[in-house]
Amino acid sequence: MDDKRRKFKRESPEQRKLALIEATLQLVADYGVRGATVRRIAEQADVTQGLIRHYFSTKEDLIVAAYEHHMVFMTDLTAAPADAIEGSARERLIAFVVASLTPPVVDPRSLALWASFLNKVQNDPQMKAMHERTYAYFRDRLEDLIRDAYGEAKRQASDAKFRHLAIACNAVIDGLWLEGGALPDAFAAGELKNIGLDSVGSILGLNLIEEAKQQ
Amino acid sequence: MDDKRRKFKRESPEQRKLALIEATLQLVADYGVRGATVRRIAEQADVTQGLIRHYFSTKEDLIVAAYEHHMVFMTDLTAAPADAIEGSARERLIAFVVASLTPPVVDPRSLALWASFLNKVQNDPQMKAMHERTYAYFRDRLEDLIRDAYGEAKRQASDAKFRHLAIACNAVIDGLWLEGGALPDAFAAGELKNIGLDSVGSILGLNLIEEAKQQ
DNA sequence: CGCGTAATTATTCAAGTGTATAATTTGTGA
DNA sequence: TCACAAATTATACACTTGAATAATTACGCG
Repeated sequence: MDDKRRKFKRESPEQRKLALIEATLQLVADYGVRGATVRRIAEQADVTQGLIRHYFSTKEDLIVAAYEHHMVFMTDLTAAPADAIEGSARERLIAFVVASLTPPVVDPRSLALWASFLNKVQNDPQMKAMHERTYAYFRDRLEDLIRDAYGEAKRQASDAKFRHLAIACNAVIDGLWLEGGALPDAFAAGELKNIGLDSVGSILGLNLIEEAKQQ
Repeated sequence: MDDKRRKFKRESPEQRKLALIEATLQLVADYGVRGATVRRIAEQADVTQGLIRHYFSTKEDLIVAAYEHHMVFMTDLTAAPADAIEGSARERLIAFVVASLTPPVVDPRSLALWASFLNKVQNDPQMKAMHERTYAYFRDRLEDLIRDAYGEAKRQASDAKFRHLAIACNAVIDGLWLEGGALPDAFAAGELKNIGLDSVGSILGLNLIEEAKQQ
């Protein structure tokens, strides 16, 4: 008569936590933090809702863990390509800009996550600190790349000027990232990347147009 | 024994609607769309919750009305200063950039509202259309100002180039707006405005530094 | 093989949610 | 002044929410 109890498999804590975090990120992107209810998250992760509390003592905990996971992921995605390059500072700067303006960094889901978390980031001290750390890391990295590229080109500038340039370049990148995520169909493939390199180049007075890839 | 019925005053429909919309915007900025409950909105507007349904047939209606109100407000705030200027295209372009990078356009609350509405904007067709219209209006205005400024400076460019430049300048403005709203204490007064004028000037190859105000 | 513990499911609960409807009060026009 | 429609308050309802607790099940270890 009544349905039998649900079958289940034990998973390692790491796998389960990861699955719950990924389900959370998906639902936060789609419905916002409040719309990502524990019941929906459990369903998305294919478990029952009680299990969430077994791994995270509260929904808040899960949200914070998901946010941190996402931030680390995004940081890796943009910073790693620049680090992987052996070449000149100019080439590393190009790689940084390109990575920041290419999917999956530029993506509606990525923008939606950022927007959904903003409220919590502004109010929760823990998340605020996490956010400011990430932002400072990005801008400092960009400023270092700019300094190196200037050095390479035998150009000089004051500290204030470098700060100014880093803020401006960061703004171009953020703005293009925002627009690419908000209106994904408004730009051709590679268009944002090209506009970004052009604009950052203009601001810095450096030519950042990529040379043709060698075959 | 029991408290007496609450006293109240009749207001004109326009005043009441406006009060409800403003209360809604405040709570959406603070808690997001789902956090802005009808009970809290009613409390903020100093009425009882039943009244909301008298003016808006559903919460969704109220949210849409509040979003539209906010968009019109923001549009006026940035477009009007450029229109008010009689001078050259260059001066109008400067006014547009300055208005976009000065409070109350640059403001944590303004950013919070944008972020809170993003989910609805991406999913609700009505709100999506409203958003795309506003975005296109901004970028087209900017492109026109750029065209005029180029004409004034006896410079020429292709349509594709103008589109490219408008996207880039729009991105700088959006990026600085975002950062100013997200980290209000990270920038000195007027700093964003100066960086914006510098950067837009570099991208366009025009000098946009404001001349000293006449006393 | 079977036992114990942690993982997982199932159920319960109080508080909060949007909406519907009923009950009052206000101001206005005849 | 007085009735009446609109504005406003008050109450009720069905459903969702996060959290707490109880009941089961999987699986490693002896």
